[in-house]
Amino acid sequence: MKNKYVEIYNKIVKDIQKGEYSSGDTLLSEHELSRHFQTSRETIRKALNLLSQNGYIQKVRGKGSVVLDRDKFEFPVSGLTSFKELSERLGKSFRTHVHELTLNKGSSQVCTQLNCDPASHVWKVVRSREIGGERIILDKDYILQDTVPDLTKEIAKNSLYEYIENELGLEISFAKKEIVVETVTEEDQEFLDLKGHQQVVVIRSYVYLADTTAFQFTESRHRPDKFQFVDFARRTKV
Amino acid sequence: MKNKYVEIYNKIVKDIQKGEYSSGDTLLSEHELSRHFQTSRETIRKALNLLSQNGYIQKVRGKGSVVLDRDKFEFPVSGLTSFKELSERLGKSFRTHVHELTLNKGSSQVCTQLNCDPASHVWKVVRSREIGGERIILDKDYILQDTVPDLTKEIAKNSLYEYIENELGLEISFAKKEIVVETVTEEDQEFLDLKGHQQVVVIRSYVYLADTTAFQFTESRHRPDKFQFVDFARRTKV
DNA sequence: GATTATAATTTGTATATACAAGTTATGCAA
DNA sequence: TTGCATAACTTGTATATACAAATTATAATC
Repeated sequence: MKNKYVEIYNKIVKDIQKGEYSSGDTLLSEHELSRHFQTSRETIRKALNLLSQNGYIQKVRGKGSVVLDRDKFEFPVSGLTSFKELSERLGKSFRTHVHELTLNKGSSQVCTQLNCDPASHVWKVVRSREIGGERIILDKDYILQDTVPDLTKEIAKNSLYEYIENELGLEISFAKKEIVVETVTEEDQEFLDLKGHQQVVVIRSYVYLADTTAFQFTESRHRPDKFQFVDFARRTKV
Repeated sequence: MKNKYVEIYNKIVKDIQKGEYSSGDTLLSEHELSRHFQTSRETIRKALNLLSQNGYIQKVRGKGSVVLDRDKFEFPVSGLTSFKELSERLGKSFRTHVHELTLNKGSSQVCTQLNCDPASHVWKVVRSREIGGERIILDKDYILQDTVPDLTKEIAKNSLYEYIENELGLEISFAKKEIVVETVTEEDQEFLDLKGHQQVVVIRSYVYLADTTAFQFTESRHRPDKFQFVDFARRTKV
């Protein structure tokens, strides 16, 4: 409703997802689109750049904006999508178990991660994710109380991101993620259905707000046979 | 030498890497930068957007372009001394063993991946990577002969990408990657020092040229204890 | 019919202007 | 000093123009 180019981007994304283009088709030209949307060419170009960054199209000079085959890779674990969004798209039954919800004085370890004062208070949330009857993901969240004053079990059971963005109105901007494989801990064995697996895939994320403050550190531990990470990456100009 | 905004981007990247800014500092304002580089504000904005996309800065309206702590991103967690060791070893003792370099009629399997004619010819390259005396990565590459006519063992021993981009002048544009964990194969056991590991981390990549043709499919199989994936992700506008 | 040259089309770059929206600094008044 | 309104500054959006570079369509030529 706000930005023209974001609206145009969403409109074209919707068209692509509805299957109005086959992969290899070209969109209307920038001039045609600017006429169609009653706007300037630069505004259209901003929308098309968003499409390009997110892997929907590839712009080819002299030719046009070619629609890419994105269906093959429609498991958007990359980016910053949360568990709830993910499982909704996967369309399976999911449940969240909240094992711990405490407010502690930030341990030195967590505070070095978040770059915060060791005296400040930090929420600790431990949740397991059950998909298709199996508990396969263990999420451990550490959140600064400065930015998120109140947390309830109810919120933790639904979506933290939804609460933070919609209720608190905070703008999550970017995250740094690390993926490694580690041997299982006692905690993993307690809260997950490991089916004999000795190792888990660990995704550690540092989440930042738009004002560059780090407010959340998350450790997401996945059973390896149920883990998948999909990424679309453009080659950076040199 | 070509594009102003790319040049300005590279210049600022170099300044940041030289440590001329501490994290939290702001760059000069867009107006000041445009004066400094003798160019328009829009050109500066293109350079700053590149910096933002690649995790160097965070733009805050009304405030400025805040320099992010990118060093921290490279080594995010305490236990990552091994990664440092790893990258140090990368410079010193890094060897590549070429186990197979053949030109075959594309199997149906590979050609569905690359979306090519089953009659076309496909290079198959199998290489293991030895770091610090241990063979820990097994790379299997499938490359269309249409785009890469000739390949030698010498090229495979050095860098395929370097040859493709610099020698052949092809522009690699984007890739789709998938990361999963799988049980080891006989091939893994033959070419890798698995040290008893039963599983490997598999990165499957589909690499595309600027004209949207898929020309390469790669399967990179890593010993789990030596695997690390680091990612910077911005939250996509909705 | 095939080849070549030309024109038209399409995206890329650079510049310029105007205003909106958010942050910070300033200065005035209580 | 404190508080508040104001001004100054900074990034975001939208629009416009001109030209460059790459592709495609068209027409001319052999």
